[in-house]
Amino acid sequence: MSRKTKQPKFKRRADERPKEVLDAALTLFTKQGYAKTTVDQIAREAGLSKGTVYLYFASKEALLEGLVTRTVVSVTGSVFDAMHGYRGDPRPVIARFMQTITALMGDPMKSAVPLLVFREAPAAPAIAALYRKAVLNRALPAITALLAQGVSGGYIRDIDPELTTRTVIGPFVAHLILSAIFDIEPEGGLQLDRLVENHLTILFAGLEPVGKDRA
Amino acid sequence: MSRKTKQPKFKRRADERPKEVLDAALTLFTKQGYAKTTVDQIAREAGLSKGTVYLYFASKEALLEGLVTRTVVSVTGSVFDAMHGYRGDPRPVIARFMQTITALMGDPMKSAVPLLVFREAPAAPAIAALYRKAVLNRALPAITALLAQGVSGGYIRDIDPELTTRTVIGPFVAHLILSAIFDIEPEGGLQLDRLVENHLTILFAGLEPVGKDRA
DNA sequence: TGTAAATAACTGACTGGTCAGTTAGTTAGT
DNA sequence: ACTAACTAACTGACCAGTCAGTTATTTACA
Repeated sequence: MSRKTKQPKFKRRADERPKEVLDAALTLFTKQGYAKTTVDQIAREAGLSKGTVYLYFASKEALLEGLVTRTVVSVTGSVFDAMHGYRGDPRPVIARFMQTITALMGDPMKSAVPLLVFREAPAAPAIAALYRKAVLNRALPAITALLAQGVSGGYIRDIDPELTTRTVIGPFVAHLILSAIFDIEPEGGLQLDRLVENHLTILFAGLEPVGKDRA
Repeated sequence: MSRKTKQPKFKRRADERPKEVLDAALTLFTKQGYAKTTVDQIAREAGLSKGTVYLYFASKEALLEGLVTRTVVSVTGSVFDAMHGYRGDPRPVIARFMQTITALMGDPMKSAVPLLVFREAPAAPAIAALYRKAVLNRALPAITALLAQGVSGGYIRDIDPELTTRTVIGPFVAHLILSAIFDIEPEGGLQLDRLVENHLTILFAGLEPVGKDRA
């Protein structure tokens, strides 16, 4: 009764599977959250059955960990390390750093991962620790050091380097949350370029050294 | 066999219950996340049985909604409305606004709610909408209007009011996330006062009008 | 002022459904 | 014919929400 034309039920493609599963997981986790996403949904999204997912990942949480690791590895080392030894006016370096940030934020597939980590951190401390270690504990001290050096070199005003870190990156965090979580965007779209430009104008003018700082 | 000394199994205290249940829910949701917290745990934490929780709240999600409403109501109207009609240098108003923010952030019971909303938003759009409507859609336009007025009055530099909103509030968002989610704090604790002071120094200097702005 | 009836507050066992993870068996490729 | 890749049916644990019954407190009446 059924046709004989062999439509194979599946293809064997062991190499591509993990990546495809992670992509599917990211899509669904982002849309519905981790808890509300079932492993079976992920499998369907990737065109597989649930059992196969478990051939490649030991558990549902391992999927989350895989996502974080994949993203984190691709960022590693790039920007931050250049900052540490730097001497001179920190502002050009900050400007370049922001370009990097916005390049990531512009790609929803990439910015989704940090958001996921925030959301699942309390329930999955191992993931939070992974992200903290691989990203935050590298980026924040790098910026702090850069600013401290700028202060002592007289390139910028005498501010607190550690707290100023929040002023540097905060607007991007806020922008990301407003748009990704609450769907609040400036008139005419995300405006990432203009956000950087506007923020840099204020930040750089605000960091301009005043008389007494050039002791 | 058992003692006759009547240790009553429970007290009837209908009035206090809802508040106590919400407090318990907030504690557990914050610690473990919404999904991983069971209604039975909440009941125990509040010293009740599960059934009683359902006398006061229709569902688990209603608990979340109750938390948001309770917090949102207490903030409503306070700061934002004063901003709208304001004429003059926006900086003192911004400074006062930040005092309000940090007062809230300093109380973990209060700052926990926005973080919760933000974590559960994708899975609970109704909650997100509630928060957006009651808080964000009031606060952000108020700040934007305040800044726009400052620009046109020549009190501050010619920046984009809508995007500058992110620069104003961003550092607090970042600070909150770093400390509450990743447990990253500046040396010597939360330092909220110093954060405000440091941020205001940079922000106000950065907003200082330049020659051409006084057209 | 005592006590019985009425009511409000609360308990805890149960149910129905969901879902992460397992495994016995099937299919594709070589 | 062999086996790596995959499927789909299954299991066991968990938990939101329900409800029949219990206990505390108030009310009514002697």
